[in-house]
Amino acid sequence: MHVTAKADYAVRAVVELAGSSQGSPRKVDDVATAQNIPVSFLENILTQLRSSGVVRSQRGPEGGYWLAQPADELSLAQVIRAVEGPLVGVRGQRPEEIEYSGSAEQLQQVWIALRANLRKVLEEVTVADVAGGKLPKDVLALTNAEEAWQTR
Amino acid sequence: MHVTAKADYAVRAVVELAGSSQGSPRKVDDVATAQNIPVSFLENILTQLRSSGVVRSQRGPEGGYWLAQPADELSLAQVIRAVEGPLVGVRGQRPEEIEYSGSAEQLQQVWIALRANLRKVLEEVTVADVAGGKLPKDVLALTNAEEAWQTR
DNA sequence: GCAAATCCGAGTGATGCGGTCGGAATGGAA
DNA sequence: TTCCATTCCGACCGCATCACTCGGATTTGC
Repeated sequence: MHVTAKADYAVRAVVELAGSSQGSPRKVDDVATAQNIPVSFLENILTQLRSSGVVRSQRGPEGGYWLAQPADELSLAQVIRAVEGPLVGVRGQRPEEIEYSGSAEQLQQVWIALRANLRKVLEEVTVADVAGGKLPKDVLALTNAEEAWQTR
Repeated sequence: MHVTAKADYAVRAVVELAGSSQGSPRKVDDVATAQNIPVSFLENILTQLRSSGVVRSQRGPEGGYWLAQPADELSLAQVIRAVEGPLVGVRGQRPEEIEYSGSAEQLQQVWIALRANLRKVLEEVTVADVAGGKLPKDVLALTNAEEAWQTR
C-alpha cells in the first residue's frame, strides 16, 4: 500500500500545471522548481503523462507542457494510472484476476472492496479540487474524523 | 498501491489457522500445503507474526502455530501491519508526516482520506469473517456495486 | 538420546525504484 | 540559415526491496 515518488510527483506536477494560465505552456524547469522535483526525473514523468494523453506539449523555445483536459475533468486516479498502471494489485495481479481456494476464498472480495474504497477517493477528487484547495465534502469528511490522523 | 505476496500469504496463513481446531497447534507444512505457500517463506512469515503477538508457537514434535487471540478479535489490518509495517506510505513516509507547499498543499488530506477508507475495510474485516465466509455487510456492499469488478 | 518440529540469521537472484545522462528532433527568432 | 531553447527518447545505474532458500541451532516429547 505504497504511493511511489513517481505517482506523487506526477500528481503534483499536474496540479501545478492546473494553476497556470491556460494560454501558454509551462516549462519543465518551472514546474520542477515550483514543486521541488528533480528535473530530469520530471521530464521522464511528463513524457509518460503525455503518451497517456493527460498532458500536451510544445517543443522549441516558448514550449512546455499544459493539461490536455480541463482540470475539473481530470481525476487523480487518471493521473496515477498513467504513471503507475492499475491502482491496486495483489502479488502483481489485479484483484479480479486472482483466485483463492479453501478457507481464504472470501479474500478476493476483500481486495475488491479495498479497491472500491480507494477509487471512491481517487476517482472523485479532481486536479482542480486540489489546485483550488477545495476537496469534495465527502472526502473532507473522511479526514475530519480525528482518528484519521492517528498513527496506529 | 500494491499488496505484497508476504501480506497475502500472512493473511491466508492466519485464516487457515482460524479454521483449525483450537486445541492443538498447526504445523507449518500443513498450512503451507493447504494454502499453497512456499514452506520456508511461510516459516519466515510466521516468525514475524509471532514476534508481533499475532500467533503463538510450540516447539518440538506435536508443535506448531495457533492464533494468539480469538479470530473474531483479529483484524486483517493487524495481520498486515505485523508483516508490512504501516498500511499506507507516500514516498516511504506516513501520510501525516509529509508536507507540501504551494498549490499541492491539499494533497496531504487526500492521502489521509485514502488511508481512512483503506482502514474502513481492513480494520473492520476480521480473520473470523474471512474464514467463516461471512464478510460484514457494509464491506459486502462495496463489492456488490458491479462497477467494483470493472477493470478501468 | 533421538526425532520432530520451531527458531534464527544469513544469503541470493531478480525486479523495481528513483533517478541521471547524452544526444536527437523540433520550433522560434535573428 | 543559423542559432538556441526546449522537449523527446532510450539507455544506464546504484540501491533497496521482494520473494524466497538454506543451514544449522534450539526446544520438546517419547
